[in-house]
Amino acid sequence: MADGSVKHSEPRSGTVGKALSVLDEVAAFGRPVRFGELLDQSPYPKATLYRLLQTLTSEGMLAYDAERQTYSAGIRLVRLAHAAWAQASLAPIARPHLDILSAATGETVHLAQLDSAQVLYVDKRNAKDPLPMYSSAGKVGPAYCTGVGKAMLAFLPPHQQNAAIAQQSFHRFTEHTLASAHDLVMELNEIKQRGHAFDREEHEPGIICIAVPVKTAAQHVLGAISVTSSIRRTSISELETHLPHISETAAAIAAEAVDWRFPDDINRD
Amino acid sequence: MADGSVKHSEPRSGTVGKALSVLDEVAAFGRPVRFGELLDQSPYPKATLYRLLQTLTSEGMLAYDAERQTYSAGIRLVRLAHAAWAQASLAPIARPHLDILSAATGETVHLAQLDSAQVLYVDKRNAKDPLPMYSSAGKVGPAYCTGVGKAMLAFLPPHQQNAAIAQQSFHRFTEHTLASAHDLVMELNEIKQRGHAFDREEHEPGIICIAVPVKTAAQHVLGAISVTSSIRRTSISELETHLPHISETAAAIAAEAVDWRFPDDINRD
DNA sequence: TCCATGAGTTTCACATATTGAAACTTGGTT
DNA sequence: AACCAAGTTTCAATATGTGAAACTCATGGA
Repeated sequence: MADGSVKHSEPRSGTVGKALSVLDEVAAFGRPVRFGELLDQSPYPKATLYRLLQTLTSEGMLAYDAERQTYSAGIRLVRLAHAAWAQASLAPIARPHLDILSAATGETVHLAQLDSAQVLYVDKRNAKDPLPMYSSAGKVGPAYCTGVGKAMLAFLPPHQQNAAIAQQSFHRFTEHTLASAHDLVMELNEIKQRGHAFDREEHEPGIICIAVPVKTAAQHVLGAISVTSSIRRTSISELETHLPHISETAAAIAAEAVDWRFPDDINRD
Repeated sequence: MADGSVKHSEPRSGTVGKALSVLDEVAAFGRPVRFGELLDQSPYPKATLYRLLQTLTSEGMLAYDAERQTYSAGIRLVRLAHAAWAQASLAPIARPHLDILSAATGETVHLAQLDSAQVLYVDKRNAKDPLPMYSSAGKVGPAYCTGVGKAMLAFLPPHQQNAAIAQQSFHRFTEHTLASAHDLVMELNEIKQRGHAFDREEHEPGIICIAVPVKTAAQHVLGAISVTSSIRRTSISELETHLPHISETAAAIAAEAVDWRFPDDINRD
């Protein structure tokens, strides 16, 4: 994972913030992890980290295996996971639409949402003939150099957009990466005009995509969807032929999301 | 939802515990919820609840809709959800096995894990001809009067078993509910001998099931699976004919879980 | 118009939970 | 037996959190 996105968690103020950052670290390991490993990553002193882990464990957010002395995600987090999934993720709503889009295009399809100023992939459909690539459901990626990321940033209200841009880290992944706030802003303006975004090998060499925001009638950005492929198989202009279908899909997802989650948002301005 | 399981969250000591309990409450609503609604449920004074919500919101665990003044699960929780799901849930491992069992029996199949002293349904397959019933993936239910619950409790090491029994609330859902710790202990002993548990309309009238624990060679209880039906369609003894298949399924899930998550647990004692 | 109401937010003196350096325990190694 | 690393506990200092009450602001009667 060539990472140009997030620094390793800095200390936070409140106790709650610290505890949550520890939770993140444990979750990020993706496997049972020892105290020492966490300590290395952690900005907190030994005793503090220790107590935070104890608290989280006794709260059921982490599970501690006494024999191995390892911490991992706890069952309470699984319970929250269901609720979060049903409430805050577009994935359950989008699923059937993505299936259709995926079948129609035969390419990889992504559904993403903004998490802080990063992109969280909440669902993915593989191409008929899958390509090796970084993204997968549950992973986060950079916003400034992915199709879905730029599609969402472009349609954010100015204040939020600025805040999000300020948090980007502008690592140059490829020679095409837009590696400065200035370049990004230019690009976002174009995207806003055009209505859709491209990724021209900005994150991974050879990988290109076309992306469209999922937004409500009131212009709230809920997420973005993209159709992704490889330059070895297709081109930007060819991907663009899918645009009507992608836009329809985004509109359908937005409409359903509004119906379910904001029943009277329909004509809000 | 006839609830005989959990009292509405009592105040906790640490700040972290309080914050997490608030998170639970918001998640439990399953929809955007107003401050006032939470305040009614909450054991915390207005100002405290308010600050906890602010903290959680600024941490991204909750999302606040300023126009509606509502809180809901945040995107950061979705990210954790993925990690938790992959790490702590048996569902991804069990999925193909449950598919097979479900197809073979034609009945409703549940996969559950223990969350505190309650049962968390982490996956479910509906019968060919689905029955209306309480459970569904992501929901919690009582342990003392469900097949999966009793199957897990029965095979817990004594200390944990006692702790879990002490936390049961013994609401009498039906005339068959085992509504005391004493009755439950007797039943658990039988189950431990027999190797599998039944639910004889103890939770919902007309609903019966047979359940088997998912446990490692080292006797760690990871979860339980059950095959559920209705007295109008079948009987306990008929359900019991599925036992070999259910046990095989449980064993297969346990074996895979051990391989993936505790690579050297295999012969631990 | 004006006051009453209630939801949501802020304040501030007080109480407490959190902090982290350092001491201690534990279990494995030489 | 002595050592070492990893994990756990202690304790006084203090940053954090607490919650009653005061405040703000929108709403809707009178």
